[in-house]
Amino acid sequence: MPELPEVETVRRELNQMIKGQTITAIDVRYPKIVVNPIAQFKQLLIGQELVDVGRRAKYLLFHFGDDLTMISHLRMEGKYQVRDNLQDFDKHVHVIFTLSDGRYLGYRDVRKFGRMEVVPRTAELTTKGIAKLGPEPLTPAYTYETLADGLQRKKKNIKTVLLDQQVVSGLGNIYVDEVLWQAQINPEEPANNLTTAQLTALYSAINDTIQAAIAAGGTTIRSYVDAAGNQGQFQLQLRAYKQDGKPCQRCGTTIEKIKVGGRGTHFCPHCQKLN
DNA sequence: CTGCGGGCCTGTCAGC
DNA sequence: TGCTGACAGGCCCGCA
Repeated sequence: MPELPEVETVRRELNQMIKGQTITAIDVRYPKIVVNPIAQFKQLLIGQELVDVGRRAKYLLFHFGDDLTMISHLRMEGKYQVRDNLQDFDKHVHVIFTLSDGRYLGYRDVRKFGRMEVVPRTAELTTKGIAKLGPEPLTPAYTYETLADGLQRKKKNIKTVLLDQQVVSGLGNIYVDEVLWQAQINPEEPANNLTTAQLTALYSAINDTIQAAIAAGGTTIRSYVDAAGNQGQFQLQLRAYKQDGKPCQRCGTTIEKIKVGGRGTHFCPHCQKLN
């Protein structure tokens, strides 16, 4: 499911719903979701108060009182649910936290790709996966120079580089297709072959698209809902992703779907030509 | 170091 | 209808 705008939406919902709660029990029904040994995971978190939920790119950072962070990555399908009764969780809910007010926080993940791990808060940004993340859109670290310099050093196609999280973080398959359409760049263009005009357009397109998607509460294609069960609305504004067979909203040419780097890729063959 | 393919899992959908 | 294979908002690992 989730790219930066969806994870940010979940983060805001969790803060509204469960910030300030203390974990009183944990039921791990599918142990591989949890990176720590299960006994350690429980021992560290039970009794801890959730101070706030932060985020780095697509990672949720649950900050607990005793300088602990639970890093949670939703991968393809992970989602959090807050419920009053245990019976409200189905077979795809793999970790359940009992909260001090009697509610439950469940982690549901049909494909079981997601992972959660407790680390000292001082280590949260140097943990594997997070340590190598590039700057993310809408932050001071994300500048035109970091984007242009980063892309200059990559020979791979632009789509693969934008999905890689090292030059810029937070984009996934949906938003990469969207920003490349917006900036009129062919997804197979070598990253170090973009013109200055394309770099300028891409830099802005990334910020603008992520901002609009957050404002819309993310994109719901198949299954994404936020922690309150709400669907996103950005799918109504998509102009490339899943638009194959439809006319390009800029030029009317039929949007095509191809494979780039093994990922389904949607683009307009007329306004996104190779340089 | 980079690039590529496979793995992790389950569900859905198109095509035969 | 039933089966089979491809595909799905992501990331990691091992190998060449």
